[in-house]
Amino acid sequence: MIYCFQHYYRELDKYKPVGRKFYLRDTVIVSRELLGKLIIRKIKSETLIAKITETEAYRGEDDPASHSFLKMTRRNKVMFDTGGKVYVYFIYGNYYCFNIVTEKKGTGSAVLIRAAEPVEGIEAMKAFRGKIKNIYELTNGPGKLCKALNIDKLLYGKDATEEGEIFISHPVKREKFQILSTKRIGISKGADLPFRFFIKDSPFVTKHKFNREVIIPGS
DNA sequence: TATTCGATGTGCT
DNA sequence: GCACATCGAATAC
Repeated sequence: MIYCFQHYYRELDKYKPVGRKFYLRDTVIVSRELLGKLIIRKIKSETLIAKITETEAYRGEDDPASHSFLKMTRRNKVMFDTGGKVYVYFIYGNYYCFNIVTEKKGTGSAVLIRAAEPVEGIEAMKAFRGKIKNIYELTNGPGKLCKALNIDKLLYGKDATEEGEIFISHPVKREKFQILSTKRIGISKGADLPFRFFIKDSPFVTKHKFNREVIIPGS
């Protein structure tokens, strides 16, 4: 009996939300440090888990590529909330993109989660995604990731620092990897800023020609 | 293997 | 009416 209780509590404790303070820092730093963290997505009794492998930083005020650049609108409103909130938007008539708001309230900055490595609930992810050729295509892209984790507008404004339908967890084991940086993908304004980050040699990142034009090796 | 292009719908001018 | 933080199929080589 005692063993069962210990086991029970350890499972509960396994995935620990990253706290608010983590997000209340410079967006570029948060963007880099989100690599390796876990997205925990709870759907009914199922828990889907994916390790973040690729992100992009979108700064407030001085970043013309950011949705928050011009002014607050109904769509970007949550970007101006406190760091740690979930920003989901719909793009190209087909896809959702999943972001975590950063910095203090009023800044208007966020990190786009572009790709992840499936960890748990892979069969459920496949079911949400539909036909795929191989495991590497399951979540290697912002639209694909949202489809696999069933992320849509319903999660807009949720708090990723609280254990709910979706949150970000510290990894169970600390892991060493190198971070590479390139320009951001698919934008026209602010296109030269090196604000895309990904885990070196991970097969679970987007396949893009920018991968050959790495700007900052290291870390 | 690299590049182009169509589908799709919402937000904003 | 147009731009868009995408994807995957089709095309050209």
